[in-house]
Amino acid sequence: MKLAQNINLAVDGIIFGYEDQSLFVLLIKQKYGSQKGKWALPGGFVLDNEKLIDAVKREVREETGVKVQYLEQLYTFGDNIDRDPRFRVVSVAYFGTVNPKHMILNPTTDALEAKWYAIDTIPKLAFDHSDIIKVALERLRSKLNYQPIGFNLLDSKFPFSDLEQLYMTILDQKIDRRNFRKKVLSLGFVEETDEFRKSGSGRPGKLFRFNSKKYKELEKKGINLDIKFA
Amino acid sequence: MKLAQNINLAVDGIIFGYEDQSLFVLLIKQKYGSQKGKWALPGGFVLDNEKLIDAVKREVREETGVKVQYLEQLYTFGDNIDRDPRFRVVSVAYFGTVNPKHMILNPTTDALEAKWYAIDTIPKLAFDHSDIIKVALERLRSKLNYQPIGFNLLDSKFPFSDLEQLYMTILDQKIDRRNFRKKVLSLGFVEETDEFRKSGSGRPGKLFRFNSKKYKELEKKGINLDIKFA
DNA sequence: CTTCAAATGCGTAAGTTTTACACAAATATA
DNA sequence: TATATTTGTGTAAAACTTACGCATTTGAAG
Repeated sequence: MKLAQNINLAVDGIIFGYEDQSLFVLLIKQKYGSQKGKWALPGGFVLDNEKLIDAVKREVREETGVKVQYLEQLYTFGDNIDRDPRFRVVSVAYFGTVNPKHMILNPTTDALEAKWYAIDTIPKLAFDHSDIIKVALERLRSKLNYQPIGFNLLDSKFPFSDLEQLYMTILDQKIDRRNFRKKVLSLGFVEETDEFRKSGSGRPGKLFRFNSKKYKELEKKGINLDIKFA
Repeated sequence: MKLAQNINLAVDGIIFGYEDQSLFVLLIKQKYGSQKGKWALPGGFVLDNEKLIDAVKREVREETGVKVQYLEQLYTFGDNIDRDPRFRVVSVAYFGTVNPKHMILNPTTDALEAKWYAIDTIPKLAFDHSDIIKVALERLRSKLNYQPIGFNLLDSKFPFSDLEQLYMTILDQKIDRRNFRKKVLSLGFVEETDEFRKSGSGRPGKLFRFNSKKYKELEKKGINLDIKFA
């Protein structure tokens, strides 16, 4: 049974990736619909018996081949009433992160093509997707300061300089290397391994690892991160 | 035109009020539906051409008589697939604040009765509304620390002790009166008036006022509040 | 093999913010 | 006039942030 309500529920996924000191967003070229051929966020309509987050996972998987690691609800965009001329669409946006290394893009179903776009090279997108990305980027930036959300974007073992570069890139600001290391290590959930960086010039740095179990313990105790830098 | 999608879109409003050192939530007793007679959050289905936030304002107004001041999107609850046995309901929850003083409750349409419940006396609610309130309360608490969200709950002019009590009540912790005043005044958007508290014992305190224009200026400059206390 | 540039690891002093508390001033009431 | 209550202001200690200096380890160049 259905009310006489002419609204369709969709989901969109804003999936961030990081590589070579740049932040990327996963986009698809639309195969069907009123905005055929335009680039857009992966997403689509929710199935009747499907949880919202599962709908996002499914759509991203179908349209890009990417299996998302971290995913959380961002915002529900429902006021763009003319988004589709045929009916109103309300879309629940989720934002997520993925380590794009070795992640093979494999567009199917509704997508002609899938591609990682560096955030400063994103073309004009379909619907209100440019605005949605802006909101997602703000959320990513603010979350970086109080949740260990950046680690999903790196390899599981990483030199400290990578983590530092990630923060500088996403926050778009300089960070003092030495103070950053001190601060992050003092938080207690980033631990050193006995491995070292293999390639590159200069003294090879130790590799570190994010200990999520430790983090959850600390989180439970109510310890706050407050990772801020100058 | 409508897809073959059996999902109905609703909104819920979590409206907080503060009075006499207690935090309240606005609830209604349901008149119709599968959970008739149970207490619930005000809310209802979205009209086809209605913005989500307007739907919340309308439903809260209709069901309780309350005209909400501050309102922002909280979260979209869509996984409780069995909420209504007749069809699936996805609900976009908004949380808001209101100064309940002189606010007359006037339930109509879907509500038998409307009432402010102190948050520690809330009965078992319909649907997943108890969970929704929990999420809203968390958001209110965390927002209090970095946005001037508490002022909507007070009169426009207030003694400092009221603001301090509000923070202590909502955050459920002791705050040092002197450090709190210093910190808040240093932020620069709470200004003193030349009026004084009228009643009560002890030395009458100056009344203060939230200057939202000043706050917006400071916000634009990127100044952060970080109102934390011991 | 020595020198150099680049990246890393560690430390410390100065500056800023937070925390903990003490006491004087203004009012109502007894 | 004395007392309880609430308000207004200050200040020292502790904690945290910021700004750097310098020695160490590596690969590459001479």
